[in-house]
Amino acid sequence: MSAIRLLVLGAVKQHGRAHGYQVRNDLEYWGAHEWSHAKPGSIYHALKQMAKQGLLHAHEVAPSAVGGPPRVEYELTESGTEEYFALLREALTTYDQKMDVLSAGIGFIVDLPRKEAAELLRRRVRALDEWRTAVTEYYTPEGGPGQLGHIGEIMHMWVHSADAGKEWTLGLIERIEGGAYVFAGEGDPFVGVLAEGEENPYAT
Amino acid sequence: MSAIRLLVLGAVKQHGRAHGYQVRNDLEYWGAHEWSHAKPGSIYHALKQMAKQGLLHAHEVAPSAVGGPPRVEYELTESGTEEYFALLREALTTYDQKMDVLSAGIGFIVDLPRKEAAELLRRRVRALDEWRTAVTEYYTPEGGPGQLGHIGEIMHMWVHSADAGKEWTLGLIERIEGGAYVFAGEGDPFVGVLAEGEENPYAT
DNA sequence: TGGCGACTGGTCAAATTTGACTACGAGGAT
DNA sequence: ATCCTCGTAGTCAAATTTGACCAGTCGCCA
Repeated sequence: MSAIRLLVLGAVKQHGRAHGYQVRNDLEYWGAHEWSHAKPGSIYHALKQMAKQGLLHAHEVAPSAVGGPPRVEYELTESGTEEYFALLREALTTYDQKMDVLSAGIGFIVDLPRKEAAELLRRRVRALDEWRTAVTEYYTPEGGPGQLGHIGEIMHMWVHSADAGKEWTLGLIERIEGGAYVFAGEGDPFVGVLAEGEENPYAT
Repeated sequence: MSAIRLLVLGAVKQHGRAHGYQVRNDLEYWGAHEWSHAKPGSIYHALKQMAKQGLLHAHEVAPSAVGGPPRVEYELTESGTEEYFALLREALTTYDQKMDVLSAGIGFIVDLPRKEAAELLRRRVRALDEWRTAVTEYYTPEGGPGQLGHIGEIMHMWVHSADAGKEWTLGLIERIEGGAYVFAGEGDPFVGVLAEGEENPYAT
């Protein structure tokens, strides 16, 4: 899974209805251009693709209000919402060493109920443990680790990184269960999109 | 940069001359199918592409010795060797959160002189520091970090991961400078490929 | 009043990646 | 003899990603 679909669905969802450029801008606002590699082409492609798949409903082109070509507005369909939550849950649980996917997941984590969020992160911890085991077993074959030479360093790196990931995840779980942040169904949600016309303070 | 080109060049280089299936097999032997996502298609594609670019020389098809279609053997050209070292150096220095690239780099690090290897890793540490600074600055705008809500967790994760990466890198530098492993020009190199006919103990 | 650059909203071709599929021979089971 | 399956070596179409480019409009400065 690449992070783009989740990011795009999430952005559209927060707006309720958005056109490509708004999504593009939100991603930049969130700093996503730093950690995901979401280029314009990918964003527009994802929008069209998901519209074709029925995850988004494309509203007829509106004559652009501020110059430039006409624009298409998108809105989540029911199956789009399902897909969004499926991707979100997957992003938070699976360990596939894609930090950008995880980042996107964290960005939207408050769309879930607090309890579920913590539960998913605990699943993530288990996935990390499994990965760690798999790595150490793979790299510790019959003859002992001696014969590996510098190749053992690769394993060492993965283990180190899995441990760091676990530590961070446990910290987050603790904060969440300690009552931090506002989750789904707990009142005014945190809004992290740019309003129409608001300028982006982090523009390049 | 994706890891594939480096991986493929490195595999061919260690063999001296290799066909696609050998490369494919070596990558599996190294466990690369676990951390890089090097599928057959990508490998064959990379071989052809790099042959077209003059990085590899494609020897005429040899009638397969053991059944199956005829196979093409590849060999590094001079510019292929240059490219290999360029990719290798880049993989070791730049921090683009692509663990697979770094893994590949570590796998081939002993092709460099010991001194250079350490120097490149030190550059990597500097890159990590810069990334850390960039992240904290981006996420700590005028109003203080309070207004970020859960979005601050993304920053927290990146910082945590950068710190872990730095720690691991420093450890590796220490081991290298302490005399571990056999680097370029220091005698019999470590050989990590499967010989013709040797079976892969880690096959799926 | 016209030229310039920046911003807006996107398109497009080329490169890459993915995942499924093919074809061939060896070796054993039937 | 025939069938079946496995390993070998690789192809191919479809999906995705990348990076470059395009065409309007606005403000503004001279």
